[in-house]
Amino acid sequence: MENRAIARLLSETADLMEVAGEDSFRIRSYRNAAGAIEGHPESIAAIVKDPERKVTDIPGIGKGIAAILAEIEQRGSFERRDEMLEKYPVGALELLKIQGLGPKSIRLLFENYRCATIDDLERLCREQKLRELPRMGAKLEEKVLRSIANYRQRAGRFLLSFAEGVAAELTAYLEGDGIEKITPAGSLRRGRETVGDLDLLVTGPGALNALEKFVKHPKAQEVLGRGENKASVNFGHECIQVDLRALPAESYGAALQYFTGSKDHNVALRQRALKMGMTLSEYSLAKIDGDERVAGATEEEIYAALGLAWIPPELRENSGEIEAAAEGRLPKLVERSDIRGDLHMHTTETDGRATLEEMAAASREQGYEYIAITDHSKALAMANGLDEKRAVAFAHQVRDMGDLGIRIFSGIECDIRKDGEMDLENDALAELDFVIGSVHSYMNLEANEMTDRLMRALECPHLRVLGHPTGRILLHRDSFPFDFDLVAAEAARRNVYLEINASPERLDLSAALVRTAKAKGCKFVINTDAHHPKHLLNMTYGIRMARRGWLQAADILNTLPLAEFKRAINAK
DNA sequence: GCCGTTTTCGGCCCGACTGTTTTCAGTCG
Repeated sequence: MENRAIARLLSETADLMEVAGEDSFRIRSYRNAAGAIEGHPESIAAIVKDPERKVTDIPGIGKGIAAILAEIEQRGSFERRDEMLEKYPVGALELLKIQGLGPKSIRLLFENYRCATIDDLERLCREQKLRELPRMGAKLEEKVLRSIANYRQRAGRFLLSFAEGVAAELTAYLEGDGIEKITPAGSLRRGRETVGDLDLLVTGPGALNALEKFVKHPKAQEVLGRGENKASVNFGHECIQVDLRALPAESYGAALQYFTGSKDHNVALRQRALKMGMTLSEYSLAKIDGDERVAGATEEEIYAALGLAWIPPELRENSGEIEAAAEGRLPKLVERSDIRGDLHMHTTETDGRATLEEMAAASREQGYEYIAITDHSKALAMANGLDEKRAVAFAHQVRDMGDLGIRIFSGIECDIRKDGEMDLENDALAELDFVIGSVHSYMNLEANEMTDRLMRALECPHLRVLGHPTGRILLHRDSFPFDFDLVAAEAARRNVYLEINASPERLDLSAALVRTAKAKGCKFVINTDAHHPKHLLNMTYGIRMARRGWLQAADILNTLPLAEFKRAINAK
């Protein structure tokens, strides 16, 4: 079993234990173990099987979890999990995703009404049954109904990172005999932060066989359709719909263009083709009179035949890219190779999972010239945030490190308090090289209060970056409301960079806000907010957002060579 | 359930809001 699957068994069991009202520390141990397993570089199953190795050598895994892992390895589950599933329905796990309901309420609802699904819950709210239970009332019923609507609207979409993982898994599975190309199309290729379903295109003499192999994948839960050139399945326990299309080589470019979209981009492109006496379809670009094929094998030749430069998929939203391509003024979008440093990461000093040295070493492996270590400030007590004294001491520790082959700046992710004050005194902040300010609490303020709060924060003379500026958590929590235009303009005026947080759950800022902010004169920094060395790889997702926001290397602070970077952060 | 260790069991997780109460449990960050 894969590490991720094992971790999921543990964390789901932890969820159910919470509903059952078990000891919270024990539950936390399960969650910690799940995190340790998911982040572990080697296969846990392999370690469990190897008599020479001890799984308890991994921090967070002791005798109890080790026994559980052995049991999972043997039979795919473990006793406590079975026990929990006997007591509570699997639906309880889904109910936990409804905001406003926690484990206690779910247990109460189950014990009183056998409420086990979202549909049950909705019916109970409509029948005003919640208010009959202790500490529940009309307002909660309303809130839950709103949350359900919210949840349903979002259900069925998946994080970009997840979809990319599925695409990679299927590509590896299908590659081989007679397969020339496999490419994901759709919103995944355009780099949207969430995707609905996955479109994979395949070409080569073995493409039709690939369809056969595809529907027989062990994780194909259900075959939704199986035609001559296309098959659809619900894949994995998340049931993401995946369509695989087999294409002849001469149509590959046309199909890739067509299935990459967006719909609006395609409509505009087809209109343009018509004006030029051509018709564009998923099979080819052809002359209207006489059916003569003009292009189809590659996207480049299609765009060229339409008098356009090739348009990067991230820009294909019909928001000016076709005009820009026609006039030869498409931006040269930022690329991963332009990035020279990562300026937001955590260590074991607060809630990171790796030490300063480990993060530095992993960053050097990314090919970076410099990084900033930015642990939390004291308001995040839960994360063991730094107070002034610890922050300054840690900064000295960072600076006094020997040569690790990478320049390390001492920083902090300082909490922006409810009133817009920084969580740490200016004297302490002045000792640090790189101060990020982020909002982590009181996200439900009125828009004007939140705007005032951020404007106030921008006044801090030491602030370099506004971290994850809108606070959104994809598929879970909307951005908090505030006057973005005003804040962006002020950030530009005060030379404060806006962060594009590359964590796949955040991807904050969105592409639209990046464009808005750039128009206001803002500059940006793309950071991973890594809490583990492997999170450093998330940089690519931030790049995707920046590209969707039309950014070039010159718009982004951490593309600068070290000397220029130093000048830039000292310029304030 | 893990960890550290004054090696045998105690500490681990804090603050504030919300809606429901009439003093606080549950949820969330």
